[in-house]
Amino acid sequence: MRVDARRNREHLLTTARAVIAEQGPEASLNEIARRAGVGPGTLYRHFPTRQVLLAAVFRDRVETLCARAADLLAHTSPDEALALWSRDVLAHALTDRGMSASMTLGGAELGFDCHAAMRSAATGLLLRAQREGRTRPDVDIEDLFQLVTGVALAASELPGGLDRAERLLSVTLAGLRR
Amino acid sequence: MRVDARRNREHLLTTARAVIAEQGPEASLNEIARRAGVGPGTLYRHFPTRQVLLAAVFRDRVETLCARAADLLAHTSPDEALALWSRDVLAHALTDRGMSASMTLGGAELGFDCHAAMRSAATGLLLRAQREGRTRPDVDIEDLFQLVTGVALAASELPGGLDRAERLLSVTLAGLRR
DNA sequence: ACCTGAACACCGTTCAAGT
DNA sequence: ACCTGAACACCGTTCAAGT
Repeated sequence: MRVDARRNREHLLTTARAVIAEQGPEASLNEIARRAGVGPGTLYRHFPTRQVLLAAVFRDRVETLCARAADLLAHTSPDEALALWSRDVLAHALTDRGMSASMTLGGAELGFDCHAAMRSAATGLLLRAQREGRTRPDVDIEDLFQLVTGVALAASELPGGLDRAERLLSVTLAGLRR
Repeated sequence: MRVDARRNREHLLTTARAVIAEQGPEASLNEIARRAGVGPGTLYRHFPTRQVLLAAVFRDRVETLCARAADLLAHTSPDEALALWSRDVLAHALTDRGMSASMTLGGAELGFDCHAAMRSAATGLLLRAQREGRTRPDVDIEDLFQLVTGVALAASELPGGLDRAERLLSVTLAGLRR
Protein backbone atom coordinates (compact mmCIF):
# COMPACT_ATOMS: atom_id res chain seq x y z
CA MET A 1 0.00 0.00 0.00
CA ARG A 2 1.43 3.33 -1.05
CA VAL A 3 2.13 5.88 1.64
CA ASP A 4 -0.30 8.46 0.26
CA ALA A 5 -3.01 5.80 0.08
CA ARG A 6 -2.43 4.81 3.67
CA ARG A 7 -2.50 8.44 4.76
CA ASN A 8 -5.73 9.05 2.85
CA ARG A 9 -7.29 6.04 4.48
CA GLU A 10 -6.36 7.19 7.98
CA HIS A 11 -7.56 10.70 7.34
CA LEU A 12 -10.86 9.48 5.90
CA LEU A 13 -11.38 7.36 8.97
CA THR A 14 -10.72 10.25 11.33
CA THR A 15 -13.03 12.52 9.38
CA ALA A 16 -15.72 9.86 9.20
CA ARG A 17 -15.57 9.43 12.97
CA ALA A 18 -16.16 13.15 13.45
CA VAL A 19 -18.94 13.49 10.90
CA ILE A 20 -20.73 10.37 12.14
CA ALA A 21 -20.50 11.62 15.71
CA GLU A 22 -22.22 14.81 14.52
CA GLN A 23 -24.78 13.49 12.09
CA GLY A 24 -25.16 9.83 12.87
CA PRO A 25 -24.49 6.76 10.75
CA GLU A 26 -26.50 8.07 7.79
CA ALA A 27 -24.10 10.96 7.29
CA SER A 28 -23.37 11.92 3.69
CA LEU A 29 -20.42 10.04 2.23
CA ASN A 30 -19.75 12.87 -0.19
CA GLU A 31 -19.45 15.26 2.71
CA ILE A 32 -17.04 12.98 4.53
CA ALA A 33 -14.89 12.88 1.40
CA ARG A 34 -15.19 16.65 0.96
CA ARG A 35 -14.17 17.38 4.54
CA ALA A 36 -11.29 14.96 4.24
CA GLY A 37 -10.17 16.88 1.17
CA VAL A 38 -10.37 13.97 -1.27
CA GLY A 39 -12.65 13.08 -4.16
CA PRO A 40 -15.60 10.76 -3.57
CA GLY A 41 -13.88 8.12 -5.67
CA THR A 42 -11.07 7.93 -3.14
CA LEU A 43 -13.49 7.21 -0.32
CA TYR A 44 -15.11 4.48 -2.39
CA ARG A 45 -11.75 2.99 -3.18
CA HIS A 46 -10.95 2.53 0.49
CA PHE A 47 -14.45 1.79 1.72
CA PRO A 48 -16.53 0.28 -1.07
CA THR A 49 -19.77 0.42 0.93
CA ARG A 50 -21.08 2.46 3.83
CA GLN A 51 -21.10 -0.66 5.98
CA VAL A 52 -17.41 -1.25 5.42
CA LEU A 53 -16.77 2.31 6.53
CA LEU A 54 -18.96 1.96 9.62
CA ALA A 55 -17.32 -1.30 10.56
CA ALA A 56 -13.92 0.37 10.34
CA VAL A 57 -15.08 3.39 12.31
CA PHE A 58 -16.48 1.35 15.18
CA ARG A 59 -13.88 -1.38 15.18
CA ASP A 60 -12.01 0.02 18.19
CA ARG A 61 -15.09 0.31 20.31
CA VAL A 62 -16.29 -3.16 19.43
CA GLU A 63 -12.92 -4.59 20.33
CA THR A 64 -12.98 -2.75 23.63
CA LEU A 65 -16.35 -4.30 24.43
CA CYS A 66 -15.07 -7.74 23.49
CA ALA A 67 -12.06 -7.37 25.76
CA ARG A 68 -14.36 -6.27 28.54
CA ALA A 69 -16.44 -9.40 28.07
CA ALA A 70 -13.35 -11.59 28.33
CA ASP A 71 -12.35 -9.75 31.49
CA LEU A 72 -15.75 -10.15 33.10
CA LEU A 73 -15.79 -13.80 32.15
CA ALA A 74 -12.58 -14.33 34.07
CA HIS A 75 -13.26 -12.22 37.13
CA THR A 76 -16.98 -11.93 37.88
CA SER A 77 -19.94 -14.12 38.75
CA PRO A 78 -22.15 -15.26 35.86
CA ASP A 79 -25.20 -13.13 36.60
CA GLU A 80 -23.20 -10.06 37.44
CA ALA A 81 -20.99 -10.40 34.39
CA LEU A 82 -23.99 -10.44 32.11
CA ALA A 83 -25.48 -7.41 33.82
CA LEU A 84 -22.27 -5.39 33.80
CA TRP A 85 -21.50 -6.19 30.20
CA SER A 86 -24.98 -5.23 29.07
CA ARG A 87 -24.62 -1.97 30.91
CA ASP A 88 -21.33 -1.34 29.14
CA VAL A 89 -22.83 -2.00 25.74
CA LEU A 90 -25.63 0.37 26.61
CA ALA A 91 -23.25 3.10 27.68
CA HIS A 92 -21.30 2.85 24.42
CA ALA A 93 -24.48 2.91 22.39
CA LEU A 94 -25.74 6.00 24.18
CA THR A 95 -22.44 7.81 23.74
CA ASP A 96 -21.84 7.10 20.06
CA ARG A 97 -24.58 7.56 17.55
CA GLY A 98 -24.61 4.68 15.14
CA MET A 99 -22.78 2.38 17.52
CA SER A 100 -25.83 0.17 18.08
CA ALA A 101 -26.54 0.02 14.36
CA SER A 102 -22.93 -0.97 13.77
CA MET A 103 -23.03 -3.76 16.27
CA THR A 104 -25.29 -5.70 13.96
CA LEU A 105 -23.00 -5.24 10.93
CA GLY A 106 -21.82 -8.63 9.81
CA GLY A 107 -20.23 -10.39 6.88
CA ALA A 108 -16.71 -11.29 5.78
CA GLU A 109 -16.64 -8.53 3.15
CA LEU A 110 -16.62 -5.85 5.83
CA GLY A 111 -12.94 -6.16 6.66
CA PHE A 112 -13.96 -6.37 10.29
CA ASP A 113 -17.06 -8.30 11.30
CA CYS A 114 -18.51 -6.39 14.23
CA HIS A 115 -21.41 -8.71 14.64
CA ALA A 116 -19.33 -11.87 14.77
CA ALA A 117 -16.93 -10.29 17.25
CA MET A 118 -19.72 -9.15 19.54
CA ARG A 119 -21.51 -12.43 19.22
CA SER A 120 -18.55 -14.55 20.19
CA ALA A 121 -17.71 -12.24 23.07
CA ALA A 122 -21.24 -12.42 24.43
CA THR A 123 -21.65 -16.13 23.85
CA GLY A 124 -19.17 -16.94 26.59
CA LEU A 125 -21.08 -14.83 29.07
CA LEU A 126 -24.44 -16.24 28.11
CA LEU A 127 -23.44 -19.91 28.13
CA ARG A 128 -21.80 -19.62 31.53
CA ALA A 129 -24.81 -17.80 32.96
CA GLN A 130 -27.10 -20.48 31.61
CA ARG A 131 -24.88 -23.25 33.00
CA GLU A 132 -24.10 -21.87 36.43
CA GLY A 133 -26.55 -19.05 36.92
CA ARG A 134 -30.24 -18.60 36.90
CA THR A 135 -30.58 -17.54 33.26
CA ARG A 136 -33.34 -18.88 31.01
CA PRO A 137 -31.96 -21.76 28.94
CA ASP A 138 -34.14 -21.14 25.88
CA VAL A 139 -32.72 -17.77 24.88
CA ASP A 140 -29.90 -17.80 22.37
CA ILE A 141 -27.15 -15.34 21.68
CA GLU A 142 -29.15 -13.50 19.02
CA ASP A 143 -31.94 -12.99 21.50
CA LEU A 144 -29.63 -11.52 24.09
CA PHE A 145 -28.04 -9.34 21.46
CA GLN A 146 -31.32 -8.07 20.14
CA LEU A 147 -32.64 -7.29 23.57
CA VAL A 148 -29.59 -5.28 24.52
CA THR A 149 -29.33 -3.38 21.24
CA GLY A 150 -33.08 -2.87 21.31
CA VAL A 151 -32.86 -1.22 24.71
CA ALA A 152 -29.93 0.83 23.45
CA LEU A 153 -31.79 2.00 20.37
CA ALA A 154 -34.89 2.83 22.37
CA ALA A 155 -32.95 4.73 24.99
CA SER A 156 -30.98 6.74 22.47
CA GLU A 157 -34.13 7.99 20.76
CA LEU A 158 -36.19 8.80 23.79
CA PRO A 159 -35.95 11.52 26.41
CA GLY A 160 -35.07 10.20 29.82
CA GLY A 161 -31.62 9.15 28.67
CA LEU A 162 -29.64 7.02 31.03
CA ASP A 163 -32.33 6.68 33.70
CA ARG A 164 -34.80 5.20 31.27
CA ALA A 165 -32.09 3.03 29.73
CA GLU A 166 -31.19 1.57 33.11
CA ARG A 167 -34.82 0.81 33.87
CA LEU A 168 -35.40 -0.86 30.53
CA LEU A 169 -32.23 -2.86 31.03
CA SER A 170 -33.30 -3.96 34.50
CA VAL A 171 -36.62 -5.16 33.09
CA THR A 172 -34.81 -7.10 30.38
CA LEU A 173 -32.28 -8.64 32.75
CA ALA A 174 -35.06 -9.66 35.13
CA GLY A 175 -36.83 -11.28 32.21
CA LEU A 176 -33.73 -13.29 31.37
CA ARG A 177 -33.67 -14.94 34.80
CA ARG A 178 -35.76 -17.98 35.30
CA MET B 1 -62.58 20.43 -0.30
CA ARG B 2 -63.05 20.06 -4.01
CA VAL B 3 -64.03 16.66 -5.34
CA ASP B 4 -60.90 16.22 -7.44
CA ALA B 5 -58.78 17.13 -4.43
CA ARG B 6 -60.53 14.57 -2.27
CA ARG B 7 -60.14 11.95 -4.98
CA ASN B 8 -56.45 12.72 -5.37
CA ARG B 9 -55.99 12.40 -1.63
CA GLU B 10 -57.66 9.01 -1.51
CA HIS B 11 -55.74 7.73 -4.47
CA LEU B 12 -52.44 8.94 -3.04
CA LEU B 13 -53.19 7.12 0.20
CA THR B 14 -54.00 3.88 -1.58
CA THR B 15 -50.86 4.12 -3.67
CA ALA B 16 -48.75 5.01 -0.64
CA ARG B 17 -50.06 1.97 1.21
CA ALA B 18 -49.00 -0.27 -1.68
CA VAL B 19 -45.58 1.28 -2.18
CA ILE B 20 -44.81 1.31 1.54
CA ALA B 21 -45.85 -2.33 1.81
CA GLU B 22 -43.32 -3.08 -0.93
CA GLN B 23 -40.44 -0.82 -0.03
CA GLY B 24 -40.94 0.13 3.59
CA PRO B 25 -41.50 3.51 5.20
CA GLU B 26 -38.51 5.09 3.46
CA ALA B 27 -40.10 4.65 0.05
CA SER B 28 -39.58 7.44 -2.45
CA LEU B 29 -42.25 10.13 -2.24
CA ASN B 30 -41.70 11.05 -5.88
CA GLU B 31 -42.41 7.49 -6.87
CA ILE B 32 -45.61 7.41 -4.87
CA ALA B 33 -46.75 10.56 -6.66
CA ARG B 34 -45.65 9.17 -10.01
CA ARG B 35 -47.52 5.91 -9.49
CA ALA B 36 -50.58 7.79 -8.35
CA GLY B 37 -50.39 9.79 -11.58
CA VAL B 38 -50.00 13.21 -9.94
CA GLY B 39 -47.18 15.71 -9.70
CA PRO B 40 -44.99 15.72 -6.60
CA GLY B 41 -46.48 19.07 -5.63
CA THR B 42 -49.88 17.47 -5.24
CA LEU B 43 -48.55 14.91 -2.81
CA TYR B 44 -46.90 17.66 -0.78
CA ARG B 45 -50.12 19.68 -0.77
CA HIS B 46 -52.01 16.82 0.87
CA PHE B 47 -49.20 15.45 3.00
CA PRO B 48 -46.70 18.19 3.80
CA THR B 49 -44.21 15.81 5.41
CA ARG B 50 -43.46 12.12 5.17
CA GLN B 51 -44.61 11.68 8.75
CA VAL B 52 -48.03 13.12 7.98
CA LEU B 53 -48.33 10.62 5.15
CA LEU B 54 -47.23 7.70 7.32
CA ALA B 55 -49.63 8.68 10.08
CA ALA B 56 -52.47 8.73 7.54
CA VAL B 57 -51.41 5.41 6.06
CA PHE B 58 -51.29 3.62 9.39
CA ARG B 59 -54.23 5.36 11.02
CA ASP B 60 -56.59 2.43 10.46
CA ARG B 61 -54.27 -0.11 11.96
CA VAL B 62 -53.49 2.04 14.97
CA GLU B 63 -57.18 2.55 15.61
CA THR B 64 -57.74 -1.19 15.36
CA LEU B 65 -55.09 -1.77 18.00
CA CYS B 66 -56.63 0.87 20.24
CA ALA B 67 -60.05 -0.72 19.97
CA ARG B 68 -58.50 -4.07 20.80
CA ALA B 69 -56.96 -2.58 23.95
CA ALA B 70 -60.33 -1.23 25.05
CA ASP B 71 -61.87 -4.62 24.44
CA LEU B 72 -59.22 -6.47 26.43
CA LEU B 73 -59.53 -3.95 29.22
CA ALA B 74 -63.22 -4.80 29.54
CA HIS B 75 -63.08 -8.55 29.13
CA THR B 76 -59.76 -9.99 30.25
CA SER B 77 -57.62 -10.27 33.37
CA PRO B 78 -54.89 -7.63 33.84
CA ASP B 79 -51.86 -9.82 33.15
CA GLU B 80 -53.44 -11.62 30.27
CA ALA B 81 -54.69 -8.40 28.68
CA LEU B 82 -51.21 -6.95 28.66
CA ALA B 83 -49.77 -10.11 27.15
CA LEU B 84 -52.43 -10.45 24.47
CA TRP B 85 -52.24 -6.82 23.48
CA SER B 86 -48.46 -6.91 23.19
CA ARG B 87 -48.77 -9.96 21.01
CA ASP B 88 -51.21 -8.12 18.79
CA VAL B 89 -48.95 -5.13 18.41
CA LEU B 90 -46.15 -7.49 17.53
CA ALA B 91 -48.22 -9.26 14.90
CA HIS B 92 -49.15 -5.96 13.24
CA ALA B 93 -45.57 -4.80 13.28
CA LEU B 94 -44.35 -8.01 11.68
CA THR B 95 -46.99 -7.86 8.97
CA ASP B 96 -46.63 -4.24 7.93
CA ARG B 97 -43.24 -2.80 7.31
CA GLY B 98 -43.04 0.65 8.83
CA MET B 99 -45.84 -0.01 11.27
CA SER B 100 -43.55 -0.03 14.28
CA ALA B 101 -41.82 3.14 13.13
CA SER B 102 -45.22 4.77 12.70
CA MET B 103 -46.37 3.86 16.18
CA THR B 104 -43.91 6.35 17.57
CA LEU B 105 -45.08 9.18 15.29
CA GLY B 106 -46.46 11.95 17.44
CA GLY B 107 -47.42 15.58 17.34
CA ALA B 108 -50.60 17.56 16.64
CA GLU B 109 -49.39 18.60 13.18
CA LEU B 110 -49.73 15.03 11.92
CA GLY B 111 -53.49 15.13 11.46
CA PHE B 112 -53.61 11.90 13.40
CA ASP B 113 -51.34 11.36 16.39
CA CYS B 114 -50.48 7.66 16.32
CA HIS B 115 -48.27 7.85 19.34
CA ALA B 116 -50.84 9.59 21.55
CA ALA B 117 -53.52 7.12 20.47
CA MET B 118 -51.37 4.10 21.22
CA ARG B 119 -50.18 5.59 24.47
CA SER B 120 -53.62 6.27 25.84
CA ALA B 121 -54.82 2.84 24.74
CA ALA B 122 -51.94 1.11 26.47
CA THR B 123 -52.04 3.27 29.58
CA GLY B 124 -55.32 1.70 30.68
CA LEU B 125 -53.85 -1.76 30.41
CA LEU B 126 -50.67 -0.87 32.23
CA LEU B 127 -52.28 1.00 35.12
CA ARG B 128 -54.74 -1.79 35.77
CA ALA B 129 -52.01 -4.41 35.63
CA GLN B 130 -49.94 -2.40 38.09
CA ARG B 131 -52.92 -1.92 40.42
CA GLU B 132 -54.39 -5.39 40.38
CA GLY B 133 -51.74 -7.59 38.84
CA ARG B 134 -48.16 -8.43 39.50
CA THR B 135 -46.61 -5.82 37.20
CA ARG B 136 -43.61 -3.73 38.23
CA PRO B 137 -44.82 -0.37 39.51
CA ASP B 138 -41.77 1.62 38.37
CA VAL B 139 -42.20 1.19 34.62
CA ASP B 140 -44.13 3.88 32.81
CA ILE B 141 -46.10 3.80 29.61
CA GLU B 142 -43.13 4.91 27.51
CA ASP B 143 -41.11 2.03 28.90
CA LEU B 144 -43.78 -0.48 27.99
CA PHE B 145 -44.12 1.07 24.60
CA GLN B 146 -40.42 1.03 23.89
CA LEU B 147 -40.03 -2.55 24.99
CA VAL B 148 -42.82 -3.76 22.74
CA THR B 149 -41.80 -1.74 19.70
CA GLY B 150 -38.19 -2.70 20.36
CA VAL B 151 -39.08 -6.37 20.22
CA ALA B 152 -41.13 -5.71 17.10
CA LEU B 153 -38.27 -3.92 15.38
CA ALA B 154 -35.79 -6.58 16.37
CA ALA B 155 -38.02 -9.40 15.22
CA SER B 156 -38.79 -7.79 11.87
CA GLU B 157 -35.12 -7.45 11.00
CA LEU B 158 -33.90 -10.83 12.11
CA PRO B 159 -34.41 -14.31 10.76
CA GLY B 160 -36.45 -16.50 13.02
CA GLY B 161 -39.54 -14.40 12.51
CA LEU B 162 -42.48 -15.10 14.72
CA ASP B 163 -40.79 -17.74 16.87
CA ARG B 164 -38.01 -15.40 17.89
CA ALA B 165 -40.48 -12.57 18.35
CA GLU B 166 -42.57 -14.66 20.73
CA ARG B 167 -39.55 -15.63 22.75
CA LEU B 168 -38.32 -12.05 23.01
CA LEU B 169 -41.78 -10.98 24.04
CA SER B 170 -41.99 -13.66 26.71
CA VAL B 171 -38.66 -12.48 28.15
CA THR B 172 -39.93 -8.92 28.21
CA LEU B 173 -43.28 -9.79 29.77
CA ALA B 174 -41.52 -11.90 32.40
CA GLY B 175 -39.31 -8.92 33.16
CA LEU B 176 -42.33 -6.70 33.66
CA ARG B 177 -43.67 -8.90 36.46
CA ARG B 178 -42.38 -8.32 39.91
C1' DA C 1 -1.02 2.13 -8.12
C1' DC C 2 -3.68 5.52 -6.76
C1' DC C 3 -6.29 9.84 -7.06
C1' DT C 4 -9.39 13.17 -9.27
C1' DG C 5 -13.64 15.22 -10.16
C1' DA C 6 -17.05 15.54 -13.78
C1' DA C 7 -21.08 12.99 -14.78
C1' DC C 8 -25.31 10.18 -14.10
C1' DA C 9 -29.56 8.88 -12.08
C1' DC C 10 -31.87 9.57 -8.39
C1' DC C 11 -33.92 11.98 -4.20
C1' DG C 12 -36.82 15.65 -1.43
C1' DT C 13 -38.76 19.99 -1.95
C1' DT C 14 -40.40 24.40 -3.93
C1' DC C 15 -42.93 27.50 -6.72
C1' DA C 16 -44.34 30.06 -10.88
C1' DA C 17 -47.58 29.04 -14.17
C1' DG C 18 -51.67 27.14 -15.45
C1' DT C 19 -56.89 25.47 -15.13
C1' DA D 1 -58.94 26.33 -5.07
C1' DC D 2 -56.19 23.08 -6.69
C1' DC D 3 -52.87 20.88 -9.83
C1' DT D 4 -48.75 20.72 -12.74
C1' DG D 5 -44.12 19.73 -13.65
C1' DA D 6 -39.78 22.12 -14.40
C1' DA D 7 -36.19 23.44 -11.41
C1' DC D 8 -32.89 23.36 -7.48
C1' DA D 9 -29.76 21.44 -4.30
C1' DC D 10 -28.52 17.48 -2.76
C1' DC D 11 -27.37 12.38 -2.61
C1' DG D 12 -24.79 7.78 -3.83
C1' DT D 13 -22.01 5.88 -7.27
C1' DT D 14 -19.09 5.27 -11.40
C1' DC D 15 -15.33 5.83 -14.48
C1' DA D 16 -12.33 8.04 -17.96
C1' DA D 17 -8.53 10.79 -17.43
C1' DG D 18 -4.68 12.08 -15.10
C1' DT D 19 -0.14 11.64 -12.00
